[in-house]
Amino acid sequence: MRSKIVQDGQKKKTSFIEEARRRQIVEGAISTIASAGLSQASLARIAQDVGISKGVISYHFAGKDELIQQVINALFTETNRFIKSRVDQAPDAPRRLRAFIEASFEFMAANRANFVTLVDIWGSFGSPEAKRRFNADMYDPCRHHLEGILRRGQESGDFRDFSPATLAATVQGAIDGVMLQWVFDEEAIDLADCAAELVTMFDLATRRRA
Amino acid sequence: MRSKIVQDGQKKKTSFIEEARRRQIVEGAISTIASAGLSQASLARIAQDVGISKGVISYHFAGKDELIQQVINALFTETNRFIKSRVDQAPDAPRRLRAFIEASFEFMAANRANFVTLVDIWGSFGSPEAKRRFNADMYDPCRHHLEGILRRGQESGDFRDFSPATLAATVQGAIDGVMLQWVFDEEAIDLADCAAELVTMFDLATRRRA
DNA sequence: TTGGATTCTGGCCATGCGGTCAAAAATTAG
DNA sequence: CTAATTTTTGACCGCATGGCCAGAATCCAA
Repeated sequence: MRSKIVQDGQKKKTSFIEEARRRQIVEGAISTIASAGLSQASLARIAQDVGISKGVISYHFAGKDELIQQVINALFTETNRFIKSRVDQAPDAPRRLRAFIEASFEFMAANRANFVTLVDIWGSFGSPEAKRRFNADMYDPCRHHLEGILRRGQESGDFRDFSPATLAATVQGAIDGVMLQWVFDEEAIDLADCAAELVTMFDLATRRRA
Repeated sequence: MRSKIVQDGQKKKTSFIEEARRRQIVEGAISTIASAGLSQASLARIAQDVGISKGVISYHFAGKDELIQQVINALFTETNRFIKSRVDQAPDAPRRLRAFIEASFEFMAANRANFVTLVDIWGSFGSPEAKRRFNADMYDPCRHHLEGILRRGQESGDFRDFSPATLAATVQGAIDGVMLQWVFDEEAIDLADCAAELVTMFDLATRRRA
């Protein structure tokens, strides 16, 4: 797998094909989990869907745990990068908050399998310790991003006085909660309507009172 | 298990001890899932935690599927009954909405294991069909309850004009999303603060504009 | 071309699972 | 007390899983 002599070869520790395979397997895993559920997504099933032998997964990943971890990383980094790019284009705090919410829902609508998979994985952290780790590694950065937007909006005088941490958790929660219902049944929830409702609601809730 | 001659004995189809055992096993399952995760909650583990033999579960339940279904039923009926009792005490729509939100968080704080278990089970519905069934059986009634509150508030003139279905999904989503983060790490989220924030936010968002 | 390193295959294994069962224990009825 | 019935036990089964590995195939530099 890795070179034996050139063990610390600067930046090129992994070959091109290595990274391509890992990406392929991670994307295949997301697809399989989304359509069949995590409980049915055995290594054999994932390998079959991708069209490779089961051993390839074991060869490129330390185990199923690492594969799932990479899936989580892929889901979060993709989503966050998209949201961040939209937020950064907005000129002031109120519009950055609005961009955050709208980008979240736009990305959801375009990548439903990612969120079906995410919800499946949510329930797979056995120990309380594993749950805390997931929260610290994946969720906290999102909340911090939001918190920064809110805090700067207060400093600029656009937002009223509130606890940025609490409101960040509330915004994140509202987005995720609507997303959850949409994952269960996409026809039961109108994403665009909910997004618009959340945008106006949080605008009302954050703007400085006259 | 059941009487053989008195097969249609009016209302008493299940004995007293039968129901007691079922309740005991369901509660044990909730506790085991909350502390170890659904993936580790085998029938053997649950039986061990309860202090009975594995076969007893198979004797009182058709299989693990039925047990999990009963767990879900227990979680939702308990929660909904509490919320409904609080909502029914409120005199008008705005206060009923407030009671709904506050009761949700009050029940959460007092029954954390229930919600840890619920989140674990959320991800266990493999097929899209199973997800839809769960949504229709468990989630829709909650949304309908909320929708009724909102609609009556519009009819009475307390609330502005909005889509009751969309706003019901939004309220439910906001509650569940905050709950989710709290399940991952209870110290990262201040439930009381979030509840207060949601109450004032949805009050602002629903009240009729002057 | 050649030889070593990398990547892939398909079968194998130990483990733990849900479920079943005959027999033992406990409970209830007569 | 005794017999019938319900309930519990612990061992057992078939099965699917994640992980492993020897050898085949492929790639790549010399």
